[in-house]
Amino acid sequence: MHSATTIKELYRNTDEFTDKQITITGWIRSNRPSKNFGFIELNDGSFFKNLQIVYDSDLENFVEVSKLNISSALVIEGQFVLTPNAKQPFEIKATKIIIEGESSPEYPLQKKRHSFEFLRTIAHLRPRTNTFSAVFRVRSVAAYALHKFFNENNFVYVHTPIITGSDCEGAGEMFRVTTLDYDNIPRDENNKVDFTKDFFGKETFLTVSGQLNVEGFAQSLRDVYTFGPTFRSENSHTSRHASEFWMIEPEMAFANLEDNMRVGENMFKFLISYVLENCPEEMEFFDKFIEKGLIKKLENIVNSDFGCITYTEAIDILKEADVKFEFPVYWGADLQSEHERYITEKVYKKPVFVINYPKEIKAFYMRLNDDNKTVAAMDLLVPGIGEIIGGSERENRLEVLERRIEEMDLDIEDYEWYLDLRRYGSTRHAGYGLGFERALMYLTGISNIRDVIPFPRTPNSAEF
RNA sequence: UCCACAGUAGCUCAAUGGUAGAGCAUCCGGCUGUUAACCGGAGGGCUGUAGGUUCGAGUCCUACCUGUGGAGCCA
Repeated sequence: MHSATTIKELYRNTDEFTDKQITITGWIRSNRPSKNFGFIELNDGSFFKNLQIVYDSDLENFVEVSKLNISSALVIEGQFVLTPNAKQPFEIKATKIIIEGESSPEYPLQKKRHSFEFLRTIAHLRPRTNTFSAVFRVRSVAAYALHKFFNENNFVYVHTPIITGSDCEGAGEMFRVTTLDYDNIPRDENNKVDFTKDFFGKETFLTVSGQLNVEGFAQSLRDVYTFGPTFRSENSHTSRHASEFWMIEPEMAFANLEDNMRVGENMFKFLISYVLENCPEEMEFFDKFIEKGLIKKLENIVNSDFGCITYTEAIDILKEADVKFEFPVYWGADLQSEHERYITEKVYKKPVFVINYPKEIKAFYMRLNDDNKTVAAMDLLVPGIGEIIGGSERENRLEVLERRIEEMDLDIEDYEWYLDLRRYGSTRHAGYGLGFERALMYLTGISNIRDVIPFPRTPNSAEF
């Protein structure tokens, strides 16, 4: 990809390069000049850590180099030498420094800690900081880890549509997709907007979930998953909601709720192990500066079993809890954030599945249990974040599903294709959705979802 | 949408109702091994916006704007 040596290679295969003449490319993170020599901290994007460059007045452009601002781009030739008695393990004694691109004194990032809030206002520059370069490398590695997990377990990756004609996916407010001219909206005889004149000839939206689509593929390819962007237009103002986020949704034929939980737990543990193993420098940084004890926390997760309780048991625990909750606890009530937090943070202190919720508070497609009161749903709650996985065994009995659609006051005509899946050799099947950013928050200790997405979209904010 | 908190120099923050300040950054100078280098000097402000109270408002009051945290919704 490049002819230059990368800093990652220097750190990983140090011996190979000792005392060799090499070429390095990268950006200045810090420049400390004095009269006849100076030091540059260089980062080349290949690795979390920097490389120290020593330069002196033998360079023909010494004066220019000593005045370079942070973030200037350089090509450096020099000798790679070990420095066992210094703070850094090795450095480059520069013999030639070519200035590829100058920066300027107005460069807004300083050699000090900035608030995440300020960095969000310069989202195009924040990947140049330690924290965000680490976050986004981990994001990439985590995405790969998830693909690897599913691939190794013979799941087929399905690309479900981003634009959907179904306004009843049932998982929240949707963004409209249209090419209608707002200044001249076509109307029908009842003065309603005439969507037959719109691009697709009907109302269309951005997807809130690929689940219903991917269920169709599970009945052919058996174990499948989606991994793509998801859009919700709720006016949410919290540290764990974004209008555009990524979601992983596995769906498995011939699987029940038990299988579903097992896959969810294995996937989550694999993800953690893979990131710990492949991003040690980044994780060490997070452990030191973002969340003390992070690595220990994650290692504990990998080495222990997730908790599992039924909704009914959870209600009993909450009723007996010696804590004043703002919202009342009774069977049939949805679990509030404070309740979920109590269970996962105070009682279990680790991830815990809550299963078998009352059917009234869950989606129509979840399989009705034999008690006729609860559905085979599962939420995985984790400390600090709350719900990170939501899933269920799906209702695969045609009559029951039809009845549930009616009970929930949904229009059965919208679901004919979905009902077809139950008409032609339907199997028991189950799946879930993992919020990718929420998983990243848990992995990195970053407490705001806006800081694990490259260019976050939230209500009133779609900059860059 | 509701509740709470906050907006002062490029950044992070001070300032009892009484002359708006520091550290970092920037610029200039010094420095032969620095490590968020160090030392000396300089420039930098309509205190979020609009009203009001007061002899006097960064500070008190009202409204609005923006941001952050929390709730709801969920991943």
